[in-house]
Amino acid sequence: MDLPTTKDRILDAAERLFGDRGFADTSLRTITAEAGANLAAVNYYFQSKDALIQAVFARRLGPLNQERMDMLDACEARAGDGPLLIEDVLRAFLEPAFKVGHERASTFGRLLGRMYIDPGDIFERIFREQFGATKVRFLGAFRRALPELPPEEMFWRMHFLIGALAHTMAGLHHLKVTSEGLCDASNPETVLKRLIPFLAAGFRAPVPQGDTPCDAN
Amino acid sequence: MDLPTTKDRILDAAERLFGDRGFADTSLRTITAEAGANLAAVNYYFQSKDALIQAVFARRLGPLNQERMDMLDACEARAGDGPLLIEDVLRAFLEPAFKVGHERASTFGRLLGRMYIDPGDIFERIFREQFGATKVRFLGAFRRALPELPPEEMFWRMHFLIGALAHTMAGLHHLKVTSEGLCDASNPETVLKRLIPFLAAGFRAPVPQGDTPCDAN
DNA sequence: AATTGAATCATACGAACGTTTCAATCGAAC
DNA sequence: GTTCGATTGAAACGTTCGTATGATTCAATT
Repeated sequence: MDLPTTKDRILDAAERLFGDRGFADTSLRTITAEAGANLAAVNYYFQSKDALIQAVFARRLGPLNQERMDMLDACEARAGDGPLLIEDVLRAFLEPAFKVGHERASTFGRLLGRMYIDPGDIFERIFREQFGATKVRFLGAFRRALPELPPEEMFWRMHFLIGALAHTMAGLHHLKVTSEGLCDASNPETVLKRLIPFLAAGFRAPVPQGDTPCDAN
Repeated sequence: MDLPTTKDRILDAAERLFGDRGFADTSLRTITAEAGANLAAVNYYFQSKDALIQAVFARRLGPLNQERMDMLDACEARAGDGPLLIEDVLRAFLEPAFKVGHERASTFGRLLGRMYIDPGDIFERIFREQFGATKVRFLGAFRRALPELPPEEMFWRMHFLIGALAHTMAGLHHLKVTSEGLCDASNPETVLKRLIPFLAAGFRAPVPQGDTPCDAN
């Protein structure tokens, strides 16, 4: 077995530290110290800190979205000409994310969650490049699973889905503290078993129209 | 009418800039420049940057959680000894958040969303101090609205709720771009009309047990 | 008119940052 | 054994950061 290269050690350390402390609060000196590399190695292998951030994401996001596509392919092949089950589409979207999060001891999960919140052109570009095709593909699948849902409502519900996913991945520690240890997310399947039915029910909810369903004034 | 004081102008500028760029990427010099104040004013009125961050949150979170409690009081008074409607509890939790977000042109909304993601002891303390009582109170209300839900499942679903809320508030711009302008969130009621039914259906979903509902292997 | 205390100001300090430079080191090819 | 490109190393660059200091302004009070 080969020892991991300096480049990989830097990527590993950056992934972990970025997830723990955020991007602005993680210095290249901290990263290289943890990686056992020289400070200049970052600018040697990558060109800048921004490029390092992009590389950290690109390493995981490519395979992750590929696995999502593969699972969706299998779903659609199984469905044939029949309808698509919303639970299957949700699982194709969620399971790869939680699996990569779990393999990496959830460090990359926090990173993913952070990307949706953090500002800056860097993340908007990462988002477009890495998620563009995935978004189009899953939008079609969701439409096929719930054809009666108006397009606008579909966007809203996908937005809620992203939120639940990002916060669940980023804040599993929060949950363990809040529930006083009752909720344990050490196994990805445990999370999916609860998240998928919750979201599926939300997606199947009747479309709200006209006035508000409840007002507390 | 009085002009806003220097202290308030600093809080306003900090709120906006923290929401736009994050905490680490916003310097005190940028804040004081936007506020039309001197750099030293921050350390004069507040003691440090961390204390300024806390002050920014404290100014909004107190009234926000108070309004949540008030709305929940009204819900429970209306319900009497009868059951509590999950939609009412959700609205009491969500509406004040979206209203303060909307009044502030959604700048504080992004801030709130960011707080759940950003690391650091500062936010954990803010979270405990500001949301402790609210959490306990709403946990009870959710239990009363859905008494058949096991405690562990309830924690999970509240976790998903927080995620959908935080990401919806923080990423309304994302949604507008992704939906190509189809989804507009300029009115808080528009968001609530879609978020509450989605979440209510998720909370009412049957409790998952045993094996997984769907596997794509 | 003199005094006081809060508020604002220009300025400087030390530390940490991303980045750059250039010499030292290493392994493989000739 | 020498050469050469790839990699690593130590040190410094200029910048920006949060914070601290001491002078100055100014309205209210004596």
